[in-house]
Amino acid sequence: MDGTQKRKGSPDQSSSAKRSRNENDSSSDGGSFEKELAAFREDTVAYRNPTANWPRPPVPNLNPSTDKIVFQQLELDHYVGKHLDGMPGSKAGPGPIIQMYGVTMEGNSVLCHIHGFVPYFYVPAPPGFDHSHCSEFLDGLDKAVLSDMRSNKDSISHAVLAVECEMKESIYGFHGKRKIPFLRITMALPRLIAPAKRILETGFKFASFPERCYSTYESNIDYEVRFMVDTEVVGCNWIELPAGKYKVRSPATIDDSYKTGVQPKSYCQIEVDIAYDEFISHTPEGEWSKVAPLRILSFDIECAGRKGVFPEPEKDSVIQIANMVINQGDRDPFIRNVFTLNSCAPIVGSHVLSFPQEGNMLQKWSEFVKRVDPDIITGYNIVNFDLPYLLNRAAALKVQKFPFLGRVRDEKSTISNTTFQSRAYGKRENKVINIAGRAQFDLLHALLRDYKLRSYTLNAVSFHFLQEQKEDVQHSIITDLQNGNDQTRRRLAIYCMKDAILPLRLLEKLMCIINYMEMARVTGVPLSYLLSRGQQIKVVSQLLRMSRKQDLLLPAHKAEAGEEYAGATVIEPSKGYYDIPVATLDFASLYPSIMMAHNLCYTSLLHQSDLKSLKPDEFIKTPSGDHFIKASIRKGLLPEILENLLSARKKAKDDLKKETDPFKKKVLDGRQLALKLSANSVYGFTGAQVGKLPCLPISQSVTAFGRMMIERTKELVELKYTVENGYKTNAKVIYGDTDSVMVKFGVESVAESMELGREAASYVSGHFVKPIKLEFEKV
DNA sequence: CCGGAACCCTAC
DNA sequence: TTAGGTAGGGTTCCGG
Repeated sequence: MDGTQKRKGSPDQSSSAKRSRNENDSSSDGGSFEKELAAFREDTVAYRNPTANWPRPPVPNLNPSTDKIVFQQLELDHYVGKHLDGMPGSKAGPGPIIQMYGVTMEGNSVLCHIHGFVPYFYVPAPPGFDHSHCSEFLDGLDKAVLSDMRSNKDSISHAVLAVECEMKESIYGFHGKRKIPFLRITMALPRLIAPAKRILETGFKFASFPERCYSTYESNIDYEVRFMVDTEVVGCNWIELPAGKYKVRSPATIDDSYKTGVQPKSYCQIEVDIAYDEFISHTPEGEWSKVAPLRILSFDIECAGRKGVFPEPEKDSVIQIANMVINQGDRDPFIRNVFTLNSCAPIVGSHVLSFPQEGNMLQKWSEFVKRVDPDIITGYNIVNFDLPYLLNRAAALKVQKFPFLGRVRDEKSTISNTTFQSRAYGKRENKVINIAGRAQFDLLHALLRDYKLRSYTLNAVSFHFLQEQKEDVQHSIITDLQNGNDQTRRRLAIYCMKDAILPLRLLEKLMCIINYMEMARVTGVPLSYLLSRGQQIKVVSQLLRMSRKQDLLLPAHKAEAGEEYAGATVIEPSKGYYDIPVATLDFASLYPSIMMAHNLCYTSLLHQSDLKSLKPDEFIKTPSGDHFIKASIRKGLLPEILENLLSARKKAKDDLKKETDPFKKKVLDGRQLALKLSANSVYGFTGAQVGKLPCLPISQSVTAFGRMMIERTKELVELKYTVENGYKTNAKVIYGDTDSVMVKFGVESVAESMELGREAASYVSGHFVKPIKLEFEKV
């Protein structure tokens, strides 16, 4: 009997678990969670042999020439800059560029090395090199590399685009640890350069890079061209590696992890190589919108702190680590255990692992993580507390084998600090821990981003969302409980396990994984970016997807503080108490629809000099005085991105109405929400103060159109609904903000007001370009 | 007592 | 190898 293959708990098990949760066990007595755990007694396999569930399902036999591999992508890692596989002298040009981690439908872990083109690489500058040599060097290098490439018939020919000189710490041993001048050489495929030149002719401002640009560390270059490959924008899609196109590396096991010279880089069950243009990324629709059986590990640690002092890893022991492992989509975890320092009385339905020595406990926990091989690691504040504490504690105790928690062999997990600052999220200081191939999803970070709450303690959050609270154990008595007997440590263990399960409950209740995965799929970024990075990367990724379809290059723009521009109009409110109905009319998705209606985009923006060569009916002038070419001549990327997003949203909403399965309903709702959010953030991106690719003509045109439209709406309504035109009273717009107007029609009944509101909405819509639409919202 | 700057919060 | 926007109300502090 194999417990690992079982996705759903047995009917008894899940129904009894449900029952115990529904008994409204607000658990101040500290015993209710024990009852809940006891409900798992029937899970006899796990109970008799608690480690049987740890490994992933075995890999089916694989014949690379006849079998395809299909997996859902989750995480990405870049070779470039880290591994320097493209260094001249080894092999500049084609090579592995990206590591893609994922999970198959059978629940096997996959690492796929994507081979492509190294977009830039570094070489030490020749002695006496200065900027006057750049051009000369470029010529020589181009010829040398090209001839080298031609002699290799499998290679892809390419061109060098730029040479820059910058000071970098030497990567070559013989230079020692000091900064020396390096040349950074940027390359691109010729097929990408040709279409980019074509854009230049129609006035695409940002594509107007010189054929070659070079600079030194003394002078800045105007344009730096960088290209990104498709593989970076797959965002949790299902990836298909067709039969005969990939190569399998021999499987590795944890036990040979310390051998050297073993080919596979990781502990993944399937490790393969494929070229960047030979795999298929399936658009997440229909069959391809399913979610792989991801393994999610939630854990929590307890430390023996001293009185009145926050625990310090150099001094204070880790005394317990509780773990819950669940398959995405299941109701209950299939692994429930707790690692304890010193003995602990048994806990029904759970696996207690006791260790007399702390170092040994940490070592075994590290092995547990590798055996279970989770795809996602979650918990509450794990990134800033639990993980760093464990790593620092293990270092203090000199547990050498501990910090290897990732999937890549011999890659040590380390802690670094980052600050993330944005207007939207404020300033956040975070720690970063590298765990290769596993997505860290810290629930605290997700809540900070998505919800505005008075308190973010696990207790407050659990009560708010689950009407459930933590076990009642005060911080101050943790050390006393640890120093008591196996019964007091048992009480602590129950507390610790509850803190490990609560994040999983919240994850399910708030549909975090589903919603975040949908967002990742819609925008094309890896799951972890959604918590670690801002809004811009999502728009960049969508732009990359779209521009690749049109063979356009996205330029790399240096982020600098830009100018401000005028925003929306707020109609001065007519203050007062209204005892008659007031109708509210709203523009649906105002800013996205303005961009679509008027074809506002980087690729459609015209310069003064372009206007002479165009007929007056081929372009428009926006209220802010900027010019854009019409969609009939050249359709912009942004309008197309927005159309895709909004039509996909409409489809998701239609499917949502038809769907009856509650799980699929959740997925679809998450999807339509993600699509709406993405559409709304495109405008903000073009006006970003410190932006990746700001374009004020677009953003100020959008707001200018918006201001014009709200004024015009007020005017139209107040001119049409008058006594002269046979209405009871003159209508009055009493308030409005950005995309809405509130109209007092002067009628007494709600029904009449609604009727007039609907009529006015469609009347006003008729005065604007499609797809701009004014809707009656409410009375 | 007033105005301005800095800051925070919210609407859209 | 980073970081969505503007409008507008309110509070606090400081200087004149």
